[in-house]
Amino acid sequence: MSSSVEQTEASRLEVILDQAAWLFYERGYGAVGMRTIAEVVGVRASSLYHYFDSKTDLLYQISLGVTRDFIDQLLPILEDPIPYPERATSFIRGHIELRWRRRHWISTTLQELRSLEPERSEEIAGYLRTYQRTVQDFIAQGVAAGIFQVGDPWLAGVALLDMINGVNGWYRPQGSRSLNQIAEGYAQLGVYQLLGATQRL
Amino acid sequence: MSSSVEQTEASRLEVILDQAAWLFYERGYGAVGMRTIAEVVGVRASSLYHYFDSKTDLLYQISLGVTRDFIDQLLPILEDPIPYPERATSFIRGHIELRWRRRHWISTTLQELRSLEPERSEEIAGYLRTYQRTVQDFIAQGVAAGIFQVGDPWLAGVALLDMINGVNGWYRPQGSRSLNQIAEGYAQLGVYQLLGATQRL
DNA sequence: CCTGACCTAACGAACGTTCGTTATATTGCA
DNA sequence: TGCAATATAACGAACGTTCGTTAGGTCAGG
Repeated sequence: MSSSVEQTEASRLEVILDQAAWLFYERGYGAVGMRTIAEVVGVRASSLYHYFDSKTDLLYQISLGVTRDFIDQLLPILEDPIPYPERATSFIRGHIELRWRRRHWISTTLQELRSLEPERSEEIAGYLRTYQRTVQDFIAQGVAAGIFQVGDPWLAGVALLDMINGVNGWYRPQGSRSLNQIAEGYAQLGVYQLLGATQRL
Repeated sequence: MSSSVEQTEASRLEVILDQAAWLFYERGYGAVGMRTIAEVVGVRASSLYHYFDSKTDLLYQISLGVTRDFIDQLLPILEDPIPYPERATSFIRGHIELRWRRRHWISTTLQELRSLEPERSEEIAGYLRTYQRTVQDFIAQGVAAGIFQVGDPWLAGVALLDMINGVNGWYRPQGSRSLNQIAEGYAQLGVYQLLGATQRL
């Protein structure tokens, strides 16, 4: 029964979080009831309270998990000992790919921050600010090093993030461009046009 | 009694739509009940059904109103008989300002498209696509005219729109930058960096 | 035998919506 | 001009349903 046949055994808690995130992503947090989540997972609604204190607690765990993933997996790229433009393109590609792979988690988090208790909402917002500020600082460093050419690194930072954050809104797997193509196109557009990186250092 | 003292008399229907849009913007469509809307307006919930067939009908009228406003007020700018870069900067400024002024309408529309009946959802999505395609076509024309320098006008179009659409997510009136400053910064960033417009024609 | 995982049953509250009714305007016609 | 007919805008009560949540019970594995 507990034999691990082929794939990694995801804990029931992880399964619940992922299925709930999908439902929230597709129908909205307010439109998905505990009974629906339970049905998809294969248990009764009351059994979910064995894993969570409340519905907002479930939402909090989704938000916490995904914001930490972005910080842990992507910000280190900006510290790599490689030239600035390559750090930037690598970061943009990674950000777009991670964001798509976990679109149900991140979209739920961003859209439903207001549904969290103020304290928890502020905690998540803090992680998001950390992420943004690190990107802006990186751009400022690149400007100081004479690599990037932008007048306002702060503004360029939010512009770059907003630009690559928008991909999930229109990318569709069956479309004419693959996600890799989009990520590559945006990396070039972002680094060599928006940030004005010089082609050769 | 019916004297118009100072401002234009907004019809009750317009008041309901605007107040409802604010509530949806601040708390989410699913989290706002008809009783809450009614209370803010100053009537009973049942009275709202004198103006709308249903809650989704109310949402539909918000979505329809704002998408048409964007098309009618902003797309004509792209046809103005002035140089491409000036058309582009003027459009970006107008887009950012209109989007902020009607943030409660547009944000509700974009986040709650899925809550509309499929037919109406598709109608609104069509208007949004029209808007995007017009911007992309404009960029392609600018490229053909040798004014803009981008490899992929389609990609540059969504990138530009995503970039300027993101402003509402972080701009706050009490922040250090005014909306005019942001609009101006984004106009320059968008046209002369992202679209690679040449400074002098 | 204890505990983690799950169940059935139920709670009060809120949901969108419909109903019959009622003042108050507005309008059509003699 | 005056009165009947109609329209408008609102009311309070109630509909059946769904919501998040809780209490208490069952039962297998270690």
